[in-house]
Amino acid sequence: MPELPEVETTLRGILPTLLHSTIDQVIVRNRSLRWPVPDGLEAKLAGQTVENVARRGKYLLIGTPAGTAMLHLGMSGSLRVLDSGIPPEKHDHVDIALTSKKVIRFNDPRRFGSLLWAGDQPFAHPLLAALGPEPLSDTFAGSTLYNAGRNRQVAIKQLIMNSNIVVGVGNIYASESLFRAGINPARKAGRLSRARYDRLATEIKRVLSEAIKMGGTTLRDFHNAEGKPGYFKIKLQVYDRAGKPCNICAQPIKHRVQGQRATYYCSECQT
DNA sequence: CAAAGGTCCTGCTCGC
DNA sequence: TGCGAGCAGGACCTTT
Repeated sequence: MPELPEVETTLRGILPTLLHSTIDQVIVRNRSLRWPVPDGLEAKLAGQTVENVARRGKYLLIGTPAGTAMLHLGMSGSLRVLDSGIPPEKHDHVDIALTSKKVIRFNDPRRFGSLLWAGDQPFAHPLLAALGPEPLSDTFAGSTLYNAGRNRQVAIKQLIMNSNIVVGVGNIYASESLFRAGINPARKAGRLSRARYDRLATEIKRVLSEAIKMGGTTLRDFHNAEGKPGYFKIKLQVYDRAGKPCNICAQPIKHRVQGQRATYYCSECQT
């Protein structure tokens, strides 16, 4: 599920409840997420006051005086803000219970998500240290992609999904931004002009911003901290639209598997 | 049985 | 032959 807009939506949903709150206790019911939840994480967070809640790429960072916890939603994870006392259901792996009698509950059926401890230098953590720029910041531009794509054989779609080059662009928004930029997803990264990279960077920023405004995209699992879906699906031009007419030229949208991921595009509009 | 929105890691291939 | 970079594929899971 969650790409940058969905993680940002989640962040905004938990922020008012979590920021400046005090953690009463953390309950881990299933430690076997993508990586095991470290032993002792509950004890480190208990009694701490949350001084900072942030997002880096698709990682959510919960900062306390004792250190920072790092949470990733993986493919099917979500966070909800609940009142205390609501019994956990299947796949509710972690609760962060607050002294305010609110609970931040992490549910993740596929368990590709993670909850890790990043100490007091979170950005030095191996999972964060090598991440590329935030796509919505000024440190990301056409030049970022152009430089990264020089002389590379890799398909442009895989380039923009590489978190070491730019964070937050997952399978849905990769297809969508390439459609908007008129670029064939299979095109080799080294064979794109600077001008087309400028356009692509612009479209990545636009599609992510628009999706955040609409609360993200819900295909099946994703919901925000209130349990409600995102509404960007109605704006998708190509993703999950195989065989349906292109909104520009009416040719059927094509589907292919690229790097083991579903890719959707219009062979007429995208070159 | 295939596929699902993420992404790290391993191991292969290619070119120097 | 040896090495590193780049790239493809496997891995982690459950649900539909």
